Amino acid sequence: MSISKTYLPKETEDKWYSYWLKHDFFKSVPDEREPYTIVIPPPNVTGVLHMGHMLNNTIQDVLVRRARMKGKNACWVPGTDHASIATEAKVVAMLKERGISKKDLTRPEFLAYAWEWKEKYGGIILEQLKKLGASCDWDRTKFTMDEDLSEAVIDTFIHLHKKGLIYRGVRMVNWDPQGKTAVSDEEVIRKEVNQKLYYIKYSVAGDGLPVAGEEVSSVADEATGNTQHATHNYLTIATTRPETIMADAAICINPNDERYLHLHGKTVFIPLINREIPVILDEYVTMDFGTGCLKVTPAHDLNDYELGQKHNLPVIDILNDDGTLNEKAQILVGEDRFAARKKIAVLLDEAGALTKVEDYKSQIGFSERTDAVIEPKLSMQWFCKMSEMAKPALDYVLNGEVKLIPEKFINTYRHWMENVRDWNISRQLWWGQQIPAWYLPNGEFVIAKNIEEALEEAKLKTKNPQLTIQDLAQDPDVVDTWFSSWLWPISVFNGFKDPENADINYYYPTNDLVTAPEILFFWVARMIMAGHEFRGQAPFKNVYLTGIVRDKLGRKMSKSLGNSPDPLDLIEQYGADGVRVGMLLCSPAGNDLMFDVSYCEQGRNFANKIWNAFKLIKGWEVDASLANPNEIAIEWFGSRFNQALGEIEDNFAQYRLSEALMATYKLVWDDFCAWYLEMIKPVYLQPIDKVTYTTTVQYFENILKVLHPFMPFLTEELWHDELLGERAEKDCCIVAQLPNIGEINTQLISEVEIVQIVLTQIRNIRNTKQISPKEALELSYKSNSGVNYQQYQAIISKLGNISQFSEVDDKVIGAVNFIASTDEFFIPLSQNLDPVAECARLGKEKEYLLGFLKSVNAKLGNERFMSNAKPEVIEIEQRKRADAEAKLNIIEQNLIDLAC
RNA sequence: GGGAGUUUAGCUCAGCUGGUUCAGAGCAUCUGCCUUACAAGCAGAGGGUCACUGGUUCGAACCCAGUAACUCCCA
Repeated sequence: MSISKTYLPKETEDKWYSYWLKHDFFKSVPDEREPYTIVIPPPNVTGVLHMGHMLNNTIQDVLVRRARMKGKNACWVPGTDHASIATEAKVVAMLKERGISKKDLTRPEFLAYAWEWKEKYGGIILEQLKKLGASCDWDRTKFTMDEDLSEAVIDTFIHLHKKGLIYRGVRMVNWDPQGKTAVSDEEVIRKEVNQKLYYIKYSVAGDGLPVAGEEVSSVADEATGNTQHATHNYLTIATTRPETIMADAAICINPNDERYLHLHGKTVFIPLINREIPVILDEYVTMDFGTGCLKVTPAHDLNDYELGQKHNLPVIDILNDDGTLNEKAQILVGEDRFAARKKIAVLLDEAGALTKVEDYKSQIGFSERTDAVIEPKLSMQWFCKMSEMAKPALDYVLNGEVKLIPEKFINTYRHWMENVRDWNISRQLWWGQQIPAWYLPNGEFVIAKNIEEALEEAKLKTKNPQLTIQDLAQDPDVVDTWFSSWLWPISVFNGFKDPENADINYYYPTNDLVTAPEILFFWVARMIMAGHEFRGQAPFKNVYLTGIVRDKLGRKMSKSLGNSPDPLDLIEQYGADGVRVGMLLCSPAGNDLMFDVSYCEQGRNFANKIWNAFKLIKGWEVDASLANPNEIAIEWFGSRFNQALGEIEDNFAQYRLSEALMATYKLVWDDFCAWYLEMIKPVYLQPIDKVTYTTTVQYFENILKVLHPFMPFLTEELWHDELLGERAEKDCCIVAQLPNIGEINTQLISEVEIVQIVLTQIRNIRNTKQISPKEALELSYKSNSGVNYQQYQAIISKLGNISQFSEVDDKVIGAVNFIASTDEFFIPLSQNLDPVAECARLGKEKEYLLGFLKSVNAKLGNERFMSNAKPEVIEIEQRKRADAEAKLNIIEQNLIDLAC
C-alpha cells in the first residue's frame, strides 16, 4: 500500500468528524466523573465565521479536548444569540427585497418573517464551527430566544423589578436615527472624522440690541495669540453642531476665566431665533479649548445634559426620532440634521453671526449596524440599576474566585465596576423578548409574566375590577440582547425554571470562559452579576481573554477593510489542523495577534512532518532475532518526553496555550524526528529490532495523544492505522487518556545535550571545510568532565558518520579540534590546517574567556556580593569560574602547540 | 480629558522571586545539500546599546522616577 507523500486533510476531516458524532464522543451527561464545562460565547445568529471566532473556538476546543483526555466529563455547550438589532436589520433588508416594508406589518407578522429568516439562515456559523473540529455537545445547542430562555428573561425582569433594580426613566441614550432605536454603547463605533468647527456670536443682553452687523472690536492678545472673544456686545462660542443652537439652554464659562468676568450674571440671545438664555459658571469648561465659551445643549449632548441637570436648565429637544428638526427648533423645521447644519451656517453667515469656520478632527459615534451617526437623545427607557449588583461581582474578581487571564484586566475591570452606570435595557425593536410591562388607561403600568396576570395586577392596583384585557397595552419595546446573554451560563442548563435540576447542579459553575476583552464589561461582568444574583455563585472560575485578530499591518480584521481571510478558505487550503496550529502559534493570551497566513503554512508543514514520521516508522520491517542497539536512545527519548510533558502541563496550567503548543512542536520536530528517529533509524532497507520498533510505536502513540487537542483530525487518522494495532470501534484518540509523567533521567538528558553539541560541531566542521556528509571521519576525545562518551559511541558514529571513535590521553597534534562542555575533541584531516586562521579563532575565544573570567572574578572578589548573594548563586559563580579556567587552559595549550 | 497597557533579533513573541557563559524560541534571511520519511525537507550560520535618560543595588531586560512612541478602554 502506498502512502501519500504529504498529509491530505480533506480525506480525513469530514470522515472523523462524523465518526466522533456517530459515537457520541462530544455528548455529556452528568455522571460520577469531575465535570469540565465551557459555555460558548454565543455568536450572533446572523454571523458567519470570522477569524475572531476561529481563534476563540480553537482555544475552547483545545481546552475541552484536553479535559476530556484527562478523564473529565467534558461538556461544551454551543448556541447562538438572537442579536436583536443585527437580526432585525437583516430581516428588514430581506423584506425590502421582497417589496415589503416593516411599517406595513403587524408585530406578529413581522416576527413570523423573522423566525422564517432565522430557521433558514440562522446558525450557519455553528455548521462552520464543525469544520474547525469543534467538539461541542450539539444536542445541547441553545438559542437565546428559545422558549425557556425567553421565559428566564421575563422572569428575571420581573424579579429585578420587584427588587427595585429595574426602573423606567428619561435618560440620554445612543439613538440611531436610521434604525430608530436606542443602541447599546458597544454597538456604537467611534471613528475619527474631519469636521468643521463653527464660531458663532451670541449677543449679550443689556449691552445693546442683538442687531447684526454692529461694529465689534476684537482684542487680540499679542503675547498669547488668544483672541478675546467677548466684547461688550457679543461672545463667541465654537461648535461642531450649529444646527443645535436652537436647543441651547445656557452658555457656560469657567468662573476663573478672567477674559469673561464681565459676563457673570448676564444673559445672551441665541442668534436667528433671539431666545434669551443665561450665562452660567462651571469649572467643567476648559478655558483653552475653542473660545472658552461653551454652548450648553442638554437635549443633544451627554455632558451638556449632566451640566444642565446640575444647573437646573430646561431640556429642549429639537430633533425628531428620524433625525429631522421639529417645530421646537422654530427654523428649518423638517430638515434633516445634516442638511440643517449646512443651511444654518449660511443663515448665520447672512446674519453676521458666523465669525469663522475651522477644520477640526474629532471622534464621532456611528451605529454599528446602520452606520448612521449616533445622536445622543433623551428618551423614556427601562434601566437596570448596577451599583448594588456590581459590588459582589467586583469582589469575585478581586478575591480571585474568578480569575481573569491575563491578570492585567483586573485593574480595568475594577475601574469599570467602580464607575458603573445604570444599564439601558430597552430597545425599540420587535425581535427579542418584549418587555413585560402593561400600561393602563391612567398611564400607570404593571409588570407581569403575561397579560392575564397583568390584568389581575391592574385590577388590584387600580381597585377597578371592571378592567379588561383591552384596557391594557404592552410596552412595544424588547430588552437588550445582553439582557438574555447575561443569563447564558445558567439558562443553558435550565437553571431558572428548574433551579435544582441535575444538569445545573453538576455543570454549574462552569470552568473556563473564553472571550474577547471588548466584552469584558458588557457580557462577562454582567454574567458574574447574574450568577451571583440568581445562583449565589460566579458562573465560571477562569476567564481567558483572547486578543483581537489583526492583520500583518496591525489593522483590525474587518469586512469593510476586506483584510480578513475567509476561515473556511484557510481550512480548505491548509487543513483544519494547520489553521488551528496557525491560530495558536500567534496568540498570546490577552494580547492582540498579528495574523498572517504564514502561520497556517507553518501549521500545515507541521502536520506534514508528523505524517512523514509516521511513514518512516510504518515502512520498517521487524527482525525479531536482532538485538536492541538503541537502549540509550530509547531511554533518552523516554526521559525527554516526560520532561516535555511536564512543561506542557505547566503551560496549560497557566493558560499559555501558544507556549504549550510550541513545547509540543519542538518535542515532535526536534527531539522525536530530528534526533530520536535519526538515532534509531536502521540503514535503508535493513530491518529493525523488535524492542526498538515496539517502543517507537508506543512513543508515537503517546505523541499523538499529546498532539490531539491541537490537531484532532490528523491524530485521529493516524491513531487508527494498523501500525498502532487493532482498534475497537470506540478506541479513539479523542477519548484516549493522556500519558502520565514518568521518570526523568536528567543526567542522561544533559549528557545527550553535550553529545548534540559534539554532533553540531562535527557538522559545522564538515560545512566549513566542505566535507561531504558521506565521507566518514575519525574522532577522538580527551575527557576532562568525566562524561563516559563510550556509551554514546553508537549515536555519535551514526549521526556524525564517524568511522573511528576513540579516547586519547593527549591532544592530537595537527587535528581540527573543538571543545564541548570542558572536553576536547579532535578530527584529523587529510588537508592541512590553516595555522593563521586557527590562531585567530583561538585568540578570539581566549579573549572572550578572559573577559568573562574577569567579570566572574569581580563578583567573587567583591565582599558585598559574597555576603549578600544567596549561597547557590555563589556556587554557580564558582562553577562558572572553574569551567572558564579549564577551557582557558585548553586554549592556551593549543595556542602554544600551534606556536601562535 | 481620565484610566490601563505595550516598547526585547527583519517579523511574532518568551524571559517567573533582580543573579547559570555579557538575552531565548518560532518564522523569515544567508550558505551548503534533490543524503530513499519529509525540498511543505536536511545540515550549518548570521542577526539584539532589551525605546531613551537618570536612580536604587555588589549586581538591572526585570525595581523606582522621568521622557518619547504606539495600542486599547472610558468620556
